[in-house]
Amino acid sequence: MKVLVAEDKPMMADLLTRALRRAGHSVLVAHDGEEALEFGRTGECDVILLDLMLPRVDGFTIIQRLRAERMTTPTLIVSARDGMDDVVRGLDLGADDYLTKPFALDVLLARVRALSRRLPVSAPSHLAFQDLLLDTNTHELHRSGRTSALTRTEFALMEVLMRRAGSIVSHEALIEAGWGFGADVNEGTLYVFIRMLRAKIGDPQLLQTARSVGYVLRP
Amino acid sequence: MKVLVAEDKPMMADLLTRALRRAGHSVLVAHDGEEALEFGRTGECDVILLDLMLPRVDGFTIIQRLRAERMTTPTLIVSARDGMDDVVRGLDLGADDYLTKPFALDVLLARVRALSRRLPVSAPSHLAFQDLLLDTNTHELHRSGRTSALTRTEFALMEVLMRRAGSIVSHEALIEAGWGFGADVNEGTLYVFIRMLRAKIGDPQLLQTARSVGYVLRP
DNA sequence: CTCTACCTTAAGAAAACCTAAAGAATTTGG
DNA sequence: CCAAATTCTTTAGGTTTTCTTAAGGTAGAG
Repeated sequence: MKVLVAEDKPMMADLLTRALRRAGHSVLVAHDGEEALEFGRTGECDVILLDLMLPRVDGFTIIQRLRAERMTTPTLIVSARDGMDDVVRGLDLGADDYLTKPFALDVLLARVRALSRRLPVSAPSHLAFQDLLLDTNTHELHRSGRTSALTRTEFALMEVLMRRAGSIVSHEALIEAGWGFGADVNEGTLYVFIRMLRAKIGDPQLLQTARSVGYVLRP
Repeated sequence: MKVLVAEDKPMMADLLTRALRRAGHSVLVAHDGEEALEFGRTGECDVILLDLMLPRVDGFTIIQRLRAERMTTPTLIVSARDGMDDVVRGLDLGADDYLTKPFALDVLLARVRALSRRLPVSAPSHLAFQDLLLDTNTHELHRSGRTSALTRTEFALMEVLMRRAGSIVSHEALIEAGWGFGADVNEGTLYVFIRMLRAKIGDPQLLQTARSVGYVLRP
């Protein structure tokens, strides 16, 4: 497997290179955006690891150009945790996945492996709505710089709400998502979870109640 | 996300269950083929993890039967590396993906995630009449730029009126739509709701009275 | 003209929802 | 295996929205 690492900071680039080599990949390093674009265009790499802040040509431009040129090489954004807006933009431009620093090396390797296998159904590992971003790998909810971890049930509810963002998700659908079909859940329990989600979302306006029907994510 | 694990070897089943639970899925274990078939038929699972060599009913039969019964639940075959022929046969019968033992847990999770992402996204569904537009996903009524939210009962009444727009909807039909068949509703109640609807529609001419019969949406 | 069906309004009842806090059940870490 | 921490569930009291009722008025049919 050949991996292109687009990273200008020498220490980071070195770290990534070693880890990938150890896992049996061959690695090509681009030290600035222009180099990254050049190497990416050859199409000989199986995966691209892309830092967004590169000298000369930034990461967004790189993704955009490559995708415009019909290059479909799977691309993984490597970004700082507090730059989630950038990540969203990158994914919109056609990146396939992302990873926030700091990260564990084995997580990085797993992502690279997953991307390079070109899963039968390409799976974005995130769900986005407005400035919300739900990471389905880590179960973290990001919003304008803030990050909160969701519990199992919170995540299950948030996931279905985000999948159907804009339309009402009925009580039954929520209960099915969180506890299984036809589960007998005390009504108060759902209220409590909605409350937790609202707190973690930050803006209570975003998760609205549709009285006696369900809840809906709406701007 | 609900995952059905069809696996007879207790250690393997346990391992899978833990990993899936940790990743936030709810898990149902079938210990033999007959159980797997039974659980699979309910259609309540989002993904099936299927060992091919199960007691009583083997994995091939399970896929075949489920597909014959129009169950489209995404199914992932878990198989030993040296049984690739079996895998091919399984895929031919309608399985969606496969995984060979031994495998990394995060790969398994990535595949499950990939498959489960096929959840049907609710289709946008609208009812239109003249310049009225009723959004059945959000329960909103739009008219010439204006938007008003309908309560549960208002929506139920408006829905039946729009579906039969142009023809008279009887009192009984309206009551059935709003409160259930044969419900005992004070006549004044219906008047009040019709009034609310007229107010939200904007133009009172549009929702006309069919004296001693019912109401009708008409230009 | 009169009767019946309908309209309007407003207030009270009921249902649905929110919040906080405590107890139960799990999970995690030593 | 136990203790601590986290997550989940229940409960109770308070708030808001929706629904229902009732009373007084209007309008069309006979």
